[in-house]
Parts: sequence; C-alpha cells; structure tokens
Amino acid sequence: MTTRARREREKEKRRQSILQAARDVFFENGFHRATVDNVAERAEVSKGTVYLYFESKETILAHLLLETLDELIEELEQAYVTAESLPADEQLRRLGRAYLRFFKEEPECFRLLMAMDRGRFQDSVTPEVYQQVLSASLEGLGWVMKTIQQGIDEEIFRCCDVRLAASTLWAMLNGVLELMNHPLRRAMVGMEREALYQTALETVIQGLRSAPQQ
Amino acid sequence: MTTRARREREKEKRRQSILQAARDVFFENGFHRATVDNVAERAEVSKGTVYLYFESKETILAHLLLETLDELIEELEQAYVTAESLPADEQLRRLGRAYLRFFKEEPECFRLLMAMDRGRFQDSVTPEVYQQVLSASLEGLGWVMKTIQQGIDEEIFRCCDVRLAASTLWAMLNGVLELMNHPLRRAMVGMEREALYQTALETVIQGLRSAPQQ
DNA sequence: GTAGTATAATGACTACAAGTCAGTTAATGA
DNA sequence: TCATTAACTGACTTGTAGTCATTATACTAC
Repeated sequence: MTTRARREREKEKRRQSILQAARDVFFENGFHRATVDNVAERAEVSKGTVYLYFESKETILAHLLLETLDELIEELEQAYVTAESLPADEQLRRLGRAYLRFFKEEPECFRLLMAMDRGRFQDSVTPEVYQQVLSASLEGLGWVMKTIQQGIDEEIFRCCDVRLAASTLWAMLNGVLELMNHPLRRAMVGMEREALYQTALETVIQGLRSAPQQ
Repeated sequence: MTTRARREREKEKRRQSILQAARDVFFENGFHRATVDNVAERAEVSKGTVYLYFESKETILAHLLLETLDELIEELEQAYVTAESLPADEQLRRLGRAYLRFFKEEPECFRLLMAMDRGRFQDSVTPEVYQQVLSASLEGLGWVMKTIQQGIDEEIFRCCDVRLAASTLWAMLNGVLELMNHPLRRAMVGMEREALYQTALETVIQGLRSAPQQ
C-alpha cells in the first residue's frame, strides 16, 4: 500500500530530473540544436525512458515553459500586491517592469515561449498541454486587467474595454521584448534594451490615459 | 557572346521558378511541413538542382521573404506619399494601417519573418542574406521615422528621439500582429483582429502625442 | 527463499528529411 | 564531329525524432 505512494514519488522524481536535464541542455545550446539523446544522457537514462515520461521533444519544452510561466505569474502577483495602494498608472508601470525584467533575465525562455506557436509545435503537443500554457498566460493577463479596471474606476485611464486594453499592453510589450531579444535587430534599432522598454511602457500608459476609444 | 546573356536569363528564370514553387509549397503547408523534395517536384527539377541555386531550405525562405519585404516597403511608401499633406498623426495612422493590412493578407509571411531569428535559421543563412532582410526592414522603418519627425516639427508629437519612437511603434505593431496571428491566442483574448489593431495603433499614437519623454 | 507478475528501463531499429557528389546529359564552338 | 564546359540528376550519407521487442528490477504471495 505504502509502496505505491513511494513509487509515485520516485516516478515524479525521475520526471523532474529529466525536466531539469532538458532545461540544462535546451538552454545551453538552444532547443533546436539540442537532441533528445543529449537530454537522456544528461539525465542518465536511455532515450526510451525519456519517451516514457514525455511524448515528444516539444512536450518536454511545453512542460518547462509551464514551470517558467508559473514563476512569472508569481512575480506579477507580487508586483500587483506590493503596488496595490498606488495609483493605477504606477501599478501598471510596476507590472510592466516586472514582466520585462523577468524575460530580460530569461531571454531564451521568452524566445521559446514565442516560438511555441510555430513550426512543429502545434502538431506535436496535445491540445491539453497547449491549453495549459495558454491559460497560464491568461492568468498573468488577469493581473493587468485588474489594474486597468482600477484605473478606469479611478478615472486615470480613459478606455472602455478592459480586456482590449490589457491585451494591447501585453501584445505591445511582447513586441518590444521580441525586438530586443534578437541581437541583430537590436543592433539595427541601435539602442539599449532599457531605453526601448522604458519608452514603450510609458507610451502605452500615456496612451491609455488619453485614448478616446471610439 | 549573345549566348552568354541568354544563358544568364535562363538561369534566372529557373531560379525564379524554383522560388515560385517554394512559395506555393511553403505557404500551402507551412515551412516546416514542406520538404525540399516537394519544392523540387513542384518546380519539376531534381533536388540537386534546387541546391544548385540555393544553399539551404532556409536560404530559399530568406529569398522569398526578401521579395515580400520589397512589396511591403512599396506599400508603405505609397501610404506615405498619398498622406504627405495630412497632419502627422493621421499619416502615422495610415502607415500603421498599411502595415497591419499587409500582414493580415499574408499572415504566413509574417510568421515566417518573425520566425527567422529562431531555430536553425541563424546557422543556415549567410550573414549577407540575413543583413539584406534586416536592411529591408530598416528601410520600412525609415518611412515611420520620417513621419514622426514631421509630427515633432508640427508639434503634434512630444517625443524627442525619432528612432526610439519609430522602433517603439514598430515593435508594438509586431506584437499585436503576432498575438492575433495565432488562432488559439486570438481566441484567448476573445476579440476580432481589427478591434485590437485599431486600439493598439490609436493607443500608441495618443501616447506619442502626450508622452513626456524623460 | 522463490516463483510469478507487474512495472520500469533499455537501445537497436525505423522513418524521414536535409544536404552531397560522382556520374550523366545537353549545349556550344572549334 | 568531337572536345569542353555548364547544367542537371538521384542514389547515397548523415543526423535525429520516435518505436518497440526484449531485458532488468521490484514487489507480492506462498
């Protein structure tokens, strides 16, 4: 009886160790260059075992990203609660900065997250896992929506659709992250990450303050 | 003597027919699902011939994207010249709409363009081709910069760094395009493309009008 | 302890696609 | 007509994701 529980634990432990190995290998050389054999070797198991725990290379990645998204959501929540008493525009500024900071520290993760909808990904990951990643994103969006609603109530923001406004902010921040994550494009615009992040965030916030939504 | 010229022409023609075949095949099933054998078959040549004209599958894609970027730049130029006498904010609105419209009609192209900095792409494309794609983007950015400069001169926009402002707008529009290009994410935010495009563009323009750049 | 059973792990194998290259074919010109 | 060059071919090599028949291990009942 107790054996079963222990086995469950051991299985989970192995699963985690494969995930950790995958994290190391994927982030060292990038997802595409990494092979499942590399992951297996790093985890000190055979390739077959990896496929016993995960149905495809892409699925492993999806689970890694799920973990990272959880961390991100926690950061956002933290940013939200510590700024709760401030005016909504300042709150939004903090949320935005937390978001940008997170991915500045994990650029590879941002790339992979953005890449998830491309290539072989959609074919190889079950809709279930896929849905999980999306609903995690949605949870993050929730904090932004809450803040914007507060801003509307305080009459700081002049927009009528909270979800629309939150999605806009989110999409735009992703855009600047994407641009600045790419060395050559960054060189092209010829400026520091921080400068663009700062400007983008300030521009959207100013836009929300004065947008006469039609 | 004249033979040589004809040969050149014929070579170029073959090159074009391979590119056209690739366009068909890549856009039908997506880049990843398409195989070089598919392209060769469609172009009615052998695989070896494809590799005689292009050094890799990724290079073919890069050349396709270069062509499409040229079309885009033309659209932007057109938008610029037809709106030249309007106030700068309206000009910018037209440019933005032209940009969004272009990729709304060619979503696969946008995906591929955005995907270019990921995965195997950087390894497989010569820095030369890569640079070409980037400088085409830069040319497009030029029209935006011109417009913003005009807006600063007209005292419609209150930002001090033209390039910074243009990059911000560009990055942000890419962000919304990326979000709305993806069926599941689009479902998640639960709204029509147009609504988000419209809001995003308006928000940035309003932001530029009032941004107190520090 | 041991036989029987279930569960976990293995790695040789298959499938598939990118990229290569030795050999073939076709065009040109002396 | 033959030599030379340029264009083309497709069988082959290579690399890697994913499979599955086989083996090893752990557990249970006697």
